[in-house]
Amino acid sequence: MPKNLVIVESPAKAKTIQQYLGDDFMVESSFGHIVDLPKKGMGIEIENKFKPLYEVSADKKEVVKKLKELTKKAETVWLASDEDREGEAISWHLYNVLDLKKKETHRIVFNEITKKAIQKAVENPRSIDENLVDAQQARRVLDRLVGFEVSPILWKKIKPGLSAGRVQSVAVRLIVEREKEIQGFKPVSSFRFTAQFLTKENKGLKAILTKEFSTFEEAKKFIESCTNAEFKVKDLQKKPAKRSASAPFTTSTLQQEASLKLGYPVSRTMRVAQQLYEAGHITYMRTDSVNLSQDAIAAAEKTIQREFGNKYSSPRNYTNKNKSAQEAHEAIRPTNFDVKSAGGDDSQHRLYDLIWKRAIASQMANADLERTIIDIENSNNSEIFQSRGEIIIFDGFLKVYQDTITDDDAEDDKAILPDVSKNEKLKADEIFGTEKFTKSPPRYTEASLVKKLEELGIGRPSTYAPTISTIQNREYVIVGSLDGEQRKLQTLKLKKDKITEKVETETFGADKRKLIPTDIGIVVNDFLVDYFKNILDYDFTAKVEESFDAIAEGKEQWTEMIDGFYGKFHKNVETVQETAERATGERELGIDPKSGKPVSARIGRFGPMIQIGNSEDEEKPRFASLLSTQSIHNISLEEALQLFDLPKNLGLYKNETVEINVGRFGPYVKFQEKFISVPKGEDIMEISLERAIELIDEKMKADAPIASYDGLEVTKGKGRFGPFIKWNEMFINVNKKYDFDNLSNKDIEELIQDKLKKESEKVVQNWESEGIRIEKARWGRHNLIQGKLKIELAKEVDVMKMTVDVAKKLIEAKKPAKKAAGSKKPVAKKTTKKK
DNA sequence: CAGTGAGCGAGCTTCCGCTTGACTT
Repeated sequence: MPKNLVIVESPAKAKTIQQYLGDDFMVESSFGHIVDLPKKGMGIEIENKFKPLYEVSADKKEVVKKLKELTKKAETVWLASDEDREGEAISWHLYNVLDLKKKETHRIVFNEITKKAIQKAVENPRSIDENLVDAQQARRVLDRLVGFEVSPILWKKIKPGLSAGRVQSVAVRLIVEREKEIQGFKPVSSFRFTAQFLTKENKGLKAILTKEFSTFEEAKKFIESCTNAEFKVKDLQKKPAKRSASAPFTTSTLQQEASLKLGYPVSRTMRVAQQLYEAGHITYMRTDSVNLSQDAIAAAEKTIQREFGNKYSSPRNYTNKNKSAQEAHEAIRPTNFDVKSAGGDDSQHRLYDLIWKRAIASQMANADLERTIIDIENSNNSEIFQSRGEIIIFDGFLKVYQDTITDDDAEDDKAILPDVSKNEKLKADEIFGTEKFTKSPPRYTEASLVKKLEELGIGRPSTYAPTISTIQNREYVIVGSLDGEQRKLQTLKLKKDKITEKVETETFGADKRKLIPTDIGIVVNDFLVDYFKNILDYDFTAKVEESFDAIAEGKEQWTEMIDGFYGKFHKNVETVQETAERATGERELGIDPKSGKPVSARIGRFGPMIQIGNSEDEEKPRFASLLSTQSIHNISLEEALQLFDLPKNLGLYKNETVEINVGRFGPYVKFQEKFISVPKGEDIMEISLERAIELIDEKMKADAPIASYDGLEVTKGKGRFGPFIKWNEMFINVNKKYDFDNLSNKDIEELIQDKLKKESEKVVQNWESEGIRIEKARWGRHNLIQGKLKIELAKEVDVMKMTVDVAKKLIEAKKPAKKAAGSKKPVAKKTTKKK
């Protein structure tokens, strides 16, 4: 047993460091935070100077147990969690929970994982920085207070189960306000002209008129004046220019570029990056630093010199513009620059390629360019056509990596221009003018929202992806696409001295995979902005971060800082609780022609809905839910009334009724006690009997057994976790190794036998005659199973010592209780599971 | 698991940050 125990946060990191430190050291991991506030309840003694009631997190009990045993045996413990606020707190919690007080304990830090850096860290141990720990406590307590005092207000005033928080609520606000900007945007049109010239060598030269006209009349006057005009080069300017590479990736820039270049949602980027990290291909993927280690810079230099030659190499380090960065890690880069391609699948390959190129490019020379501007005048008016071009004289870093251009106008500047000389006469082949409308600001994508949050200093690299998921799981926003609308454009063309006017149409407002707020998102946001302005302020995080910094520097007490915030905040919470009206986003749609009663749309306990009549009426009001494609602010009276036609009887198929309706899981067709989901995007009001029968037949075909095994049917399907076959009530995942569309009998046998083997390995106790068994479950727990009944056993239960009588009692105790609960109320929605 | 919506009241939901890995339909 080595004398030294080193504890870091990540197991992959532990593995690497173990190699650098050798046999005298044992390197273990804490898997992040081991201690937190309790999951349920506030967990803060507010009256007692906000004392946090920490406890070891449920999923870290095992880790703590293991670390405790190891610390007992070690002589010296080295706490090597990350060098930032959270990392310092992790060390502090380890110190307390592992009871290291009496042991020799050192705190060490390093922000790059190289042999040199680690040895240096070991030579320069320090003690735990209590001020930094206090800053973390303030951060944690503030977030808990805000989240757990504001969320319940939303449950009461809007809808149960909603949430608010320092980060998520601002993220939603950005999206809602952008959407309002877009909805309120009034496009202004102007007329812009382009001309296609021919040089004396008959080469094409495209140019844009520097002036725009605001009316069609002015535009027309201009093009008329161009008839028979003579054009010539008025001015020709050539200027050298430079372009330099971007810094290597941080979490946020990786998410943006992977979104733009590869089309990955942020969750996918992070999942794939994690895989590359665990395989040892890249450095840590949750970082806000653009820094590269000296070793990495030297290695990149070597690779670049060998691959591209000396003149392409330009070693450098980058500095972070982001004030809130904590820089506990390096930038994201390949661990070995000589490995040009890595990864276990295509997704990983493509992401690795991006990371390799970006990191390599960051160490390459600037590109040298020549920018050319050609001004063209004409004999008939004073307007100037201008042509801009750019040629690359030395490509430098552009050889491997180009930032994605998001501004579509920038394209024109890239053209390579033909040679012309000053005063050269040009022939205007065609002059074309078109009406152009100003564009509203763009909707956020997942990645551009992360970029914005980072700019505002809100959230951390480890939370960007989870935050994006949270606001979607809460159904505040969706990632959606819009078709757009048509509009007319006036155009003018001058060719061969003839002017033609034409009206063209263009599509505008179309959008793909953008963040769009839902009715609930809008109502919740407006409520929060009304009543909790302070917390919803875009600068709130920045302001509290200043206080956290003051605490970290020992200039302020954390409890005093929280006290200063909480007084006002809590009073406001109470006032809002007592005085705020219920927020429903209600909108009157009109009068129901059948009953003469008013029809309105609003948010109800189960989401957006339509109501006909009032609750004071003698007759009870009628209700219907909105479809997921509809929204309160634009549903028409007609569409609203249609919803009351459901459930709709479509007719008969095989002498049985076919019904269409909407349930908890969306629209469905019901036939023979079977529920068949209607594919997304289909308008259920338009579904005919024929279409329903199509869906039924498809479903029957998909559900038809593909084989039988041991006398029982085998069926197949695709679920949340990919393709599976089902046999004997068991779901068996079919991995990529198999051709799912053409499974042979042998494949099926193999899959079932493998599954049976795995299942039997899980069983730790089996009373076959009683039909009761105990199986291993996740997080080191066990399940007691009888038929379809499954009881999760507490972790403390020693399953090997359990008798069949105890098991029976547990089952008896569970059975009636479950039934009663089940009949009273449907089980809470479980579809929004976080992980 | 394929509604519901009043009002009563039980008992539930909820935050942000640090980290994986066994598991689900």
